[in-house]
Amino acid sequence: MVNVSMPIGVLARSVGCKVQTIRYYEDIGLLPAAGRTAGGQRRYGETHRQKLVFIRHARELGFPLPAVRELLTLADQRESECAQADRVARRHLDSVNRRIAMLESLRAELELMLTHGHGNRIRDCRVIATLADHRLCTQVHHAEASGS
Amino acid sequence: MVNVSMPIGVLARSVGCKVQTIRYYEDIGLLPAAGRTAGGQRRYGETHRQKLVFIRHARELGFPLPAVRELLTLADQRESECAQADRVARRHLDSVNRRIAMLESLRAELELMLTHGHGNRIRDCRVIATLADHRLCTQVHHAEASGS
DNA sequence: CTAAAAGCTCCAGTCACTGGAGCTTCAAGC
DNA sequence: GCTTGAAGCTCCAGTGACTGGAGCTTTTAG
Repeated sequence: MVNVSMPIGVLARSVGCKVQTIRYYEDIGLLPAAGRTAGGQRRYGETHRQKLVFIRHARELGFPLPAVRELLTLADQRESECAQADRVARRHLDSVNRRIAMLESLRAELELMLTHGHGNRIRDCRVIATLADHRLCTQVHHAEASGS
Repeated sequence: MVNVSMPIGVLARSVGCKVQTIRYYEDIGLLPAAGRTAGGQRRYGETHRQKLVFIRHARELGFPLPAVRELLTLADQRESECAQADRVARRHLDSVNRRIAMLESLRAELELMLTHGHGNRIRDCRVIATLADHRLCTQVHHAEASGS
């Protein structure tokens, strides 16, 4: 077990994130402000650590911070309905599915670019030609290449 | 055919991007600076348009700007070797594959969260429980949820 | 008591744009 | 030729989710 009154660096190591990240979470009000020593340094207990684990886990699963905030609030209301947490997760699942579909069409396109016979000079290069001319695409690929 | 001397808005519409994006590409030196009217407005020709199409297409395929820059340089050197463009594309394919693999494990985790039986109160909620306790995960999911 | 490690705050930078304020130029209609 | 409204211009700030650094103070082990 980790000490009941950890400095920030120990907490950071114990959950596998950066010290700055923890301070950032406090800044934006995701993690409640820690108590301070007489000299002004933050000290954390087990409750903070559990909350941080929750946040990091949700982030690893790709939930954007607003969703994490929502889930955290829900987690604190142990008597409220589960349906809302399900909705958040389902919404995220939808976005994950959309991203997978898009990446798969990109993969197909890239594989086509790479496996197609081509000369060894740029002027005959399939990769370059495909990029220069959209009509050579077999796949539909539009919009949102990023985001969580 | 689009006019041989387009203002920036016409060019933007013709390739499907924002006016500011074109100015941004000029700022960072990705697109060569356009000629100007006496009054200081940019005017574009077909060469610019082709370059912009190339850039947008590469971006839609998820290539990060440094890679696009590299590909553009290659495209301009029509006699150089194709192998280098292939390497850029292959590197990108690898990263796409990694992202797909990761997203698929996230999907599995999210589906598990959602399909598992659970009570209708937060205290019995599988979604919340999974986030709070990493040990409930069946999937390995680490690090880089973003980036190309 | 000293010295190094770790903490603190504040600011800037990342990536690839996007939006807005406040101003100027262009082009069509009269 | 003049008006007027759309579209252009520059510059600055903001996005998301951190990350890194400067310059300082506090803690803690020896």
